[in-house]
Amino acid sequence: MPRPATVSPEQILDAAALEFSERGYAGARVDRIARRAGVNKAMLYYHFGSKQSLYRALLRWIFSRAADRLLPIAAAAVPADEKIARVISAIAAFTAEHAFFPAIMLREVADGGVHLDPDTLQALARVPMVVGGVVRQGVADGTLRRVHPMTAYFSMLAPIVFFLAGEPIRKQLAARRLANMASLTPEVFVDELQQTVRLALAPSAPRASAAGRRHAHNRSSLRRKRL
Amino acid sequence: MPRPATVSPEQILDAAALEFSERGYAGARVDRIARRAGVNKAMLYYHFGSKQSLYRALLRWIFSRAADRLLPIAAAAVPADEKIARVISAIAAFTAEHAFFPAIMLREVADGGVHLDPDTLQALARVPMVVGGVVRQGVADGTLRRVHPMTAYFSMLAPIVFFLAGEPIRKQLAARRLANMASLTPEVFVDELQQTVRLALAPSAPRASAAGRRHAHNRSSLRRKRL
DNA sequence: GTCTATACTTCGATAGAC
DNA sequence: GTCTATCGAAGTATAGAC
Repeated sequence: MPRPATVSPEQILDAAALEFSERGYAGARVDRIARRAGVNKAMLYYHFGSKQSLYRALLRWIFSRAADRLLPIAAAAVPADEKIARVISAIAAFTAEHAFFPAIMLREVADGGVHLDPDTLQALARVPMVVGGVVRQGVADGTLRRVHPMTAYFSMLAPIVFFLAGEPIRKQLAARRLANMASLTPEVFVDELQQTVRLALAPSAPRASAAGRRHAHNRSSLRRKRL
Repeated sequence: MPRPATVSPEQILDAAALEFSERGYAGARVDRIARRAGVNKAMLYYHFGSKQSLYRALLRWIFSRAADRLLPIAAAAVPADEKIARVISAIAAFTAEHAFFPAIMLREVADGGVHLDPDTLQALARVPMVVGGVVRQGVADGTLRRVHPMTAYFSMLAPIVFFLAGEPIRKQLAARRLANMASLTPEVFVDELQQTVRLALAPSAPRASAAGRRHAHNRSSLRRKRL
């Protein structure tokens, strides 16, 4: 019983990605998704049941793909700081292919996960899990300084996602001459962010040849309770 | 002709802040805002004219207050890296007083500014302006390494906003046992982020006594075209 | 300034023919 | 599997009495 190779479901997901990323869950219109997908609204309901199911299917799909993209980076035989640079590049590359990804992520955080069922939540959690694992390993083998893995996660992921999602508003600011960040292209930003994060997470002692020192001690005393 | 000192407009703004931050512009319901404010829906329209005007008034109000909070930090007579640590603290403190702020910010970035008129856009632009000024000054006097001011802006603001806005979803993740970040309280996070950003933006040469060195040169050669 | 009642529109979802 | 037509709920906004 081969899969009914008509043309709809993937096209619907693509259209839904655009619509949901541009307008959010509440602002998205089922009619518009159907029209953008070139299918009938009833067709959409036939395949996905409801607006909510469609949204969840989209989130599972996009976050699973994102996490899958990061897995080989986490598994590579390179130091943690190099993995982190690659994660940043990978998010940027992933966004170049799926431009709607950053806005979806911002919106889901802002929505507090109210539309998510357990399966979707789990798919969504894989991204911080993978990145956190990279950091934890780097901290353990002394390649990175001691930080909470989730601090490192937010320090690298939030800027790149925020920046990429912010392109439309930067254009508005430029059009109104309220700011001009045209020189800050995604390429430049990725490059600077990689260096920024590398410096931020480097062990505090000068610069060993990436070999294992046990702990990186902080200069500033009264921090660090536990991770 | 004294201002009609009835009780409504501020209460409406407060209620609107909650509703818009929780649901976004499209998801917010005028009826709910009115009910939360304890006023009639017609009263709301009497004071603000439309859902859109109310939303814009809210954004102008909250972003102006945020920028006003940062101004004295930018003007203080302390090194740029200390100002940056204070900016991070200030955003966290501001959010403690106005819990809806981070979600509003995320949503507005994701929405690409589609609901904004020029005045509101200008109010919104003041926050990156002030922070960018701090960084530019720090780069100029050698207190910070050479980065694009907006790279620094995103590196400090995106993580704190993202983290603070993400509290609801972290609770969901914890409830489903998909992650437990309970040890990462806002206090710990702010502390770690301050140190992270300080390291990320410190001049690359060892550590002068905060006095003026002209330029901080990067180790890595082929970066840095212009800022 | 404040409230009730309601006009007008849009949206998610389905019925039912093919 | 696909389409047209439409229902019923919910939403923004206003009219008009007080």
